[in-house]
Amino acid sequence: MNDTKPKKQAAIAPPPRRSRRKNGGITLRDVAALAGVAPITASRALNTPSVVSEQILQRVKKAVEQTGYVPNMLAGGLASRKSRLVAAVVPTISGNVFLEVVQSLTASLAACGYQLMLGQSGYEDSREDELLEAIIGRRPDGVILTGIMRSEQGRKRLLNSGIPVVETWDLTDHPIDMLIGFSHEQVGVEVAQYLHNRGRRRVATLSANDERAQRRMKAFSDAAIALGMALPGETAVPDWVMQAPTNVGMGRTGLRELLARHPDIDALFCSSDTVALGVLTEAQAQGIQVPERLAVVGLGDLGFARDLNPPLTTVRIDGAKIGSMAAHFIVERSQEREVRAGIVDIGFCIVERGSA
Amino acid sequence: MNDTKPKKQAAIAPPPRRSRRKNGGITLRDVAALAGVAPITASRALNTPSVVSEQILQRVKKAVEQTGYVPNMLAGGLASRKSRLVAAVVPTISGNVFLEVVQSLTASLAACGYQLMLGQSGYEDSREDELLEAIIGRRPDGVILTGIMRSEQGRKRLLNSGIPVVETWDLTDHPIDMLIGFSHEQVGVEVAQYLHNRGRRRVATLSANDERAQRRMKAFSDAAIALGMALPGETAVPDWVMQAPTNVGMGRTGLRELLARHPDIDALFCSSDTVALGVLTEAQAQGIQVPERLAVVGLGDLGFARDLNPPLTTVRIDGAKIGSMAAHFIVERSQEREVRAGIVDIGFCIVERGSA
DNA sequence: ATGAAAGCGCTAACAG
DNA sequence: CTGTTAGCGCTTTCAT
Repeated sequence: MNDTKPKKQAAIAPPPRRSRRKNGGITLRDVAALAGVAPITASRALNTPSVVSEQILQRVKKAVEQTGYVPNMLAGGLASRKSRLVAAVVPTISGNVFLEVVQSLTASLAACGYQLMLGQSGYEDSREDELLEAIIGRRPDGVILTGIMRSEQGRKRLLNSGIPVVETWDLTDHPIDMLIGFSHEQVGVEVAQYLHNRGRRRVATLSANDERAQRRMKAFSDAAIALGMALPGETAVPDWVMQAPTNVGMGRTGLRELLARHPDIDALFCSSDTVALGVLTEAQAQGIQVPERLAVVGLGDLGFARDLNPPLTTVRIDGAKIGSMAAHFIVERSQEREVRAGIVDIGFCIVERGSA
Repeated sequence: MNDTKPKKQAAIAPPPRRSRRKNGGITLRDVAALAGVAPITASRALNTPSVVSEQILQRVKKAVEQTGYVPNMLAGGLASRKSRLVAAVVPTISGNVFLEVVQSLTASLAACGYQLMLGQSGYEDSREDELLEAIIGRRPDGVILTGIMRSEQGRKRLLNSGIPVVETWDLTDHPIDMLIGFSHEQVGVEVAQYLHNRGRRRVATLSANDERAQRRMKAFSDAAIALGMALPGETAVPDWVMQAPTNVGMGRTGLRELLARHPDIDALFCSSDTVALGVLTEAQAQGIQVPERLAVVGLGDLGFARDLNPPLTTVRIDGAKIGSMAAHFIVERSQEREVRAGIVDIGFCIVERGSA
């Protein structure tokens, strides 16, 4: 009852009580006392109601309402080793490409009572490492990475931490834990084939300088060359590389630059729909007919893609599915249910629309 | 030294030790033991290095490296009542309008060693309340809300929790704590004036059905009427309302619908740049000259706005500033430094570009 | 400058 | 079904 003897310790004999802050917040103790039960019983009433008698359940509920008690999940997490927090790392959210994943993740997690911690790593690896420390320190029940973790140090840290990890948006034979992604090389190859099938013979790329985009473009270029979509002797298709994160303006500039050097190109594979929007805009401004004179393919199938004029042909990756699968995996795992980790190639599809 | 007597308790006399999980994670104790100091000293070496001797500092650092120790911030937070976590609630991140704020928030917070927890409330108030409970339970050092908290229950919860709160993106005379926003009414009025100054006389609105957008549009409409930009007897300008969150396609549809009913409109105020992009696209598809025949004004100054054709005239709100101010406020507050809370009208500006 | 003790608020483990 | 006890891993308070 009276466990807060604030100041003035008695004298010499009993080890003097040091009062500690006790900031007046309502705790489970208070609720339990009010309900006339032990704290653990109140805890059970809140967390595993099925294991408590109806009568006590009601008393506890009432006490919670009266006091406005909100459980301290830091304390709960410390004791139970379940933080119900999941961390996600994306290069940036401003690019829009990862938004769908983040959105779906937040929603799926919230539905299970988990919260999302969001970190932006930028496109350089340097920030990723310190971010990782901050993340692991929070003992999240899972970590979702965009891309595969390349730094050996990062892999080790993650592995040692024992936290379930989902790497996404790429493929590798040696994921840390679970992997949900797709092959960027395959994207490049299929887009090249797609354009070839539609009669394009002079293709080019407009791409961000990030590692995954570069791999797509390399594969695209190689496939294009193999398909004969290049001038004799060329070892790569014309390209224009931009600093990530890219934007619409860069797409416009890119098209101008590319056209200045290679006026004869008839198809363009862009590293994102945002860039493609820039290309479409510039083409329209210059009176270049799309797709007649120039075919344009984007990547991401962002919200606006279908509604442009012409509608944008693009590579669709099901970000919502990545998000929900990742969330599912982590939630199951953190509840010690069996989930087979492993590699999921979620694939992609080329959405054929008007621009190509 | 040997404080882990794993199994086999002696016999009867001493109260039998129940071993608890002890999951093998490296703790501060381990580091301290390795460095040959007390745990608290190791703690000081990590958190307030200036207060320990150079020699011990080195020993602890070395022990940390050797063990790969990562501090458990759940435990630290519980003990110190500082979680170094900040929660942000946005209606949705897919709309793009709040991205700049989230981005800037994440960055500013990360720079101070804080992490962001992201919650999406949707545009209905219902989810907001349960989200709030999950958030408060985590005892974040601050909460950043998009919009002002309208539910009385929510306000009380937040107030009782004692957590610093920043409401954003709107203005009110009675914020919970701090407020960084702008007047949606003023936006409406100034855009009306802007269009009036440029000779537009038959304006309309294309708007999401969320509360703030509606207020902007109402103010816009009232101001337009007052300025004589309506037919005699009209009490509101033509409008088309869409379900939030809006997208480009809705903008296209909206323009068609509006034009079908009011072929004579010469200016359109859209509730977001995304919608405006749809309008521009549809106008282009229909051969409607912008701005000659139809002026278009957006809101948000999203990344693409300046790069459209014509460049989009829009209302710019400095989301990055909102984010960094909010972060600053919360960080200072959580370090018990004096920060004057209060109301900051961050304003907005109409960015004049080609579309109006 | 360093340390011992006492919790932060909660739950796992073990009784009854 | 309910309670007792002992921590989770860290930091505060007080003492040296």
